[in-house]
Amino acid sequence: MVTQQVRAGNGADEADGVDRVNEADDADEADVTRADSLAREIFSDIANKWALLIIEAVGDGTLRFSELRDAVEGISHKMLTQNLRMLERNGLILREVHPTVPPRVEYTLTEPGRALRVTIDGMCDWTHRHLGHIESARHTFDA
Amino acid sequence: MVTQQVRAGNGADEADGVDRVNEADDADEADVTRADSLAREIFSDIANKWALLIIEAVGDGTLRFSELRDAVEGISHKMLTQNLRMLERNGLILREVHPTVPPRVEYTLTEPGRALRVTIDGMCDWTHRHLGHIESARHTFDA
DNA sequence: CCGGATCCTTGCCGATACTG
DNA sequence: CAGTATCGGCAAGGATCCGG
Repeated sequence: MVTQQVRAGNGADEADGVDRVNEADDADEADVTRADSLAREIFSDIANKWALLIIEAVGDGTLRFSELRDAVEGISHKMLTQNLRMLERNGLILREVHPTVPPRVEYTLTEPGRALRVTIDGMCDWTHRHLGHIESARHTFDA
Repeated sequence: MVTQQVRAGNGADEADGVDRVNEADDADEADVTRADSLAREIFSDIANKWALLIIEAVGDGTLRFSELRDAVEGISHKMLTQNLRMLERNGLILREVHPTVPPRVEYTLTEPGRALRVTIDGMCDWTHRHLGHIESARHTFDA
């Protein structure tokens, strides 16, 4: 999972990693922890409201900046560009600039982006399926 | 979806005499928009890094507060309690207090919580499957 | 052990103005 | 139309103390 290396019971171990085990293990562990921290980083990027809503908004289509702005609704100009850059950087979204005037910029999900979208759809479905349960849970909790 | 009501084109349509939208429709529309805003609210609650990581951490088990604190790793005391309250309020997590001394508080996923966990697992899988792609995408982007 | 409350720092995010 | 830059308010979030 995205959870960090547990690095089981090295009670007195040290962060400096100077204690020689063997090089192969060290390299493997280094790879593992690096992959984990990367995964965590990506997860932190993506697991935020705006990013998920943007991905959902793009869907199978190809939308312009202003169309996305309307589609997401509630997002500010700044947050939209910010998240679009982030998603582009992570290769989830494709940005196409048409050098016309006025400029026309279109966004489309890449294959990984579409794959992620499927799971996000799952979250949305879940939300709707449990609206009732959640509402009543809230009601009983607020007492 | 969680996207807002589109409320398609109520322009200057309906030239017919009486705009007898009937009462039932009004009520329905009100319900729909209410449900949407509720869905959006829930989505905003849940679509955040800490909440998702906590749900993943609890998994099928029953963990104490301090165990969760260790499991999530990086989360602060405050964020943990805050998110646990939120998840409890939304009925995703069950909080059991054992009136011993020292106190023992255990957290378990409810059925809706476990259902959501499945989709979160999907996100985690996705992350790992695309680590390589993302890393290279980042590399080419940073240029 | 758990969690509420407080203080204080950080950075998120919105608003605005300016370039291509 | 799309994007960057800057500033300022305010809420998120960390550290700490205390109380049950």
